[in-house]
Order: sequence, then C-alpha cells, then structure tokens
Amino acid sequence: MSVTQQRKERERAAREELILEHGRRLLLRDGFQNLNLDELARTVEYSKGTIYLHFETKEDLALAIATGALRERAGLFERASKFTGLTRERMRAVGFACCQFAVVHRDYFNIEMTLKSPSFWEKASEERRRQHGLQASRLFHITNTIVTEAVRVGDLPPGARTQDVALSLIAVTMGSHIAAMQPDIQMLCGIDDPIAVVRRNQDLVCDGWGWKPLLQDFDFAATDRRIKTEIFPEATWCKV
Amino acid sequence: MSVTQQRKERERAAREELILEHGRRLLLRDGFQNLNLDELARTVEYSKGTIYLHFETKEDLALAIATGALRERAGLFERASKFTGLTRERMRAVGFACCQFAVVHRDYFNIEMTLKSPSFWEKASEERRRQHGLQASRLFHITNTIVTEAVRVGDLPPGARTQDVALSLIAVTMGSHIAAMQPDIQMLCGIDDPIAVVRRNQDLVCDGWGWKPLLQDFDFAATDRRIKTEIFPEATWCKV
DNA sequence: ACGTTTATTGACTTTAAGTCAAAACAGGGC
DNA sequence: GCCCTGTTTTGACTTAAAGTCAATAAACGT
Repeated sequence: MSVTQQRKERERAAREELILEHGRRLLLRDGFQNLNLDELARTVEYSKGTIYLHFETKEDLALAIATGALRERAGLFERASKFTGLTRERMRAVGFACCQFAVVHRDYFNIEMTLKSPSFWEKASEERRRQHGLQASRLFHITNTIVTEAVRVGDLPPGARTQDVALSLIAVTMGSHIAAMQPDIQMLCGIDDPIAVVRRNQDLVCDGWGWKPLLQDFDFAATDRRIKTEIFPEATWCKV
Repeated sequence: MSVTQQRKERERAAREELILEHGRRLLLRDGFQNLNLDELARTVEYSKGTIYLHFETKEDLALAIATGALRERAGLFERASKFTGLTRERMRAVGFACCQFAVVHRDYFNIEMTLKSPSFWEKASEERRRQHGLQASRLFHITNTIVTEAVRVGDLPPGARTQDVALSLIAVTMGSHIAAMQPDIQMLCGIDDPIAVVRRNQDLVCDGWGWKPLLQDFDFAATDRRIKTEIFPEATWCKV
C-alpha cells in the first residue's frame, strides 16, 4: 500500500472515530429511536452521505457504538483478571470491573437492550455483528477461565459445569443492572445504591454455587480495598 | 349511563381487544420498530384513524400490549402463590409460573426490553404507564409476600431485607431469560434448555440467601411434580 | 495547467407515523 | 319512510427521518 493510501486510510479511521464519538453522545442522550442522522451529520460537519460510507444503516452505526463500549468493558475485565488472590477474589475483581464500567457508562445497558431484538440485529452488517460477537466472547472467556481455575483448585464443587457458572454470573449481572436502574423497581424495592445491588446479587450466586470462601467466612471488604488500590484507583464510587 | 351508551362502551372495548390481539401478533412477528400501523389497520379492518382513537402513539399501543401480557403473568403468579407447602416450595411454584409464561409467550421478553428505555416510556400515555406499573407491583407483592413469610417462619435468615431477596429473584429471572435466549450466549455456554437455566439460576439465588431447605437437602423434583399436577397441568414443557 | 479518478455532497425518494376535514352512520322526531 | 342533528369513522394528507445517487468538488498524476 502506497504512503498516500496509508494516509487516507488513517484519515478515514479518524473520521469513523469522530462519527462514533458524537454518535455515542447522541445515542445516549436520545435513545436509538430518536437518534437523528441529519443532526449527527451536522454535528460531525460531514454530510449524511458520508456517514453512510461508513455505516450501512442506523442499526449498523448503533451496533458499532455498542461494540466499542463492549471492547472497553472487555479491557476492564482483562485488567481485573490480573488481580492476584483466591479464585473468588479474582472473580470479585471482575465483578468490580463490571460495576466500574456501569458507573462510567451509566446508560449503556439501555442501548445494549435495544440490540438484543432480532429485528435490530438483522439490519446491521455481517462484519459488525462478527466484531460484536468477538468482544462478547472475550468477556465470556475471561469469566470462564477464572471459573475453570476455581473448579481445578477445589474452590468450586467438582460437579459444576464451568459454562453454567459463568452463565449464571452473566445473567445475574445483566438482570441486576437492568432491574436496579428501573425507576419503578427502585421505588418498590427501596433501592438507593444500584451498584451495591449488582454486587450483592453476584455474591449470592457465587455463594449459591458454594464458591469458597463463602461471603460469611471471609473479609471481602479487604479484598475490595485491594482491588481498588491495585487495579482501579479511578473507581471513586467504591466507598471501601 | 343509558343502555345505548353501555352497548357502545362494550363495542369499543371489544374493538380495543381486537386491535390488541392482532397488534400482539404483529409486534411479536416484526418487533416494535417494524410494526406497521397501516398493516395493523388493514388486518383489523378498521382505519388507522380508528386505531389512534384508542392509542395516542405506537408506543402507547405497544405498552398496552405489554401490560396485557404482564397481567396474564400476574395471573399465573397468583395461581402459583396458592400452592401449599414450605415457603421455598411456594417460591418455586412462582418460579414455575414464570417459566410457564415464558414458554407460552416465548418472545415476550424482547418486547419488555424495548419498553425499558426512557425515550420509549415517555411517548406512552400517563394512564397506560400507570396500568403497567400496577401490574408490575402485583408481581412484586406476590413475591415479596412469600419472602416475608419465609423470614417470619425462619426459612430465611432474620437479617435479610425482604425487598432485597425479592429484587435478587426478579433480577436473576429477568437476566436469565434474556441471556438464555441470546443465540451467541447459547453457543458460548452450550445451552440446550433455556428454561432449565432460568430455574437453576433461581435456585442458586435462593441457596445464596440460605433459604431453607437448600437444594441439596430436599427433593424438589417431587415438589415440581406436585406443582405441575396441582397448579399447572397445562405445562407440558415440564418433564418431571 | 489539465484531464482523470476518487471522495463528498445534499437534494431527492421512500416509508411510515400521526392528523383532521369530510363522509358515513345512528338515533330520534315527525 | 324521511329528514335533521350529533357522533363515529375514514383515508387522503402532512411531516419527519432513513436511505440513495447524480452532480459536484477535491485530489492526484502527468
């Protein structure tokens, strides 16, 4: 590839990044339905036609934005997985990463929900769906690796299928994030700290599997302090 | 109110029911975004204007459909809550009800997800939002009542806040339904029976709270048989 | 400087939600 | 049965926004 072509490729990538950046802002502000590509075009100071040179459809754009966020989340998971300690402490660090992400991208889960419907998914391009799947499996594998290690060292019962453990953690985390953010559920359940809800529910599921050490047998507050100090010093939301 | 007015009111209600019925079918087939009110008008053999005499916006219609489904779900919960036995068995009956609903309305959760975004919610009418909240709180109270009873009789530790227990069950159920229905997660986790995933995860959370009797100490297969026989004979999906 | 290729544009097409003036209908009095 | 009046229903119209593409501008090589 010639030098000129390389430069053009760089410029193209920079422009795509610019569109994604402003797109993310508008998507979070307005939701997918109300995201207006004419407005986005005005904002990034390119024509709508140019946006369509990068993204096949509005859904394609939204999926690309979501994938970017997912990549960032996977990055936090990776940092968390480097935490040293008992397997349950390491899992806790991943849970911490998940909350850190939720705090920084407060409304990301609303977008993620929009994606889950088949009628959305099928309007995005093949390639972008692949990219999204790639990041999703990164997240899964980080979780699953720690679970596998836990079974190996006997912190989890030998009968537990690792994917089932990972799945239960994914499900409870997703569900807790959504539920704890709903105003009506907040009211009914008297929630004042949604993040605390997510972490408590993750603990419940780990305890449910009999993942040692159980909540009652160990000082996880100390673990949280270490996670915060060693891995996520930027996590000002964590009061430990 | 005159006899004529009463008849007109009945006819109006019947028409609304007709619109909701066909609306539900099209909404499940096409998703919210692709639901076409011109097509719906043709299907119910009324004009689009008439549909707008019943519903302020497309969102309003979709919310009404969702509320109908929620009402049905609450009905199943109510039936389940009449089950006699230990508190954990009664909770299990409610979990069973939830799965029964999920089997009958396989794709309902996709719709429910669409609702959760503020940009959707704010386009529905005040009254329909109230109705939806009403049904949601019915569901919550059935769950919460059983949890309260469990704390009272000592099946749950006295320290547990009942809303926290209820919330964790709501969250894990919601999350499991969504996660277990996603094709990519099914692939990664090797899911062949999504309903089994939901029930297992509900058990994990109950065990996590220390809700007696724990899974390992009791024959819940016998409970499931009783639930099926006594409350949900129509639940052919349940193999016990 | 000039022709050729590539990149960008925004006016245009299309689709579908939402509106409302006009048409159809129903009920009651004669 | 017919007309008049108030109510219901309609579907052509307005509007908004996604997506397209012929025309234009910029970049490039000679």
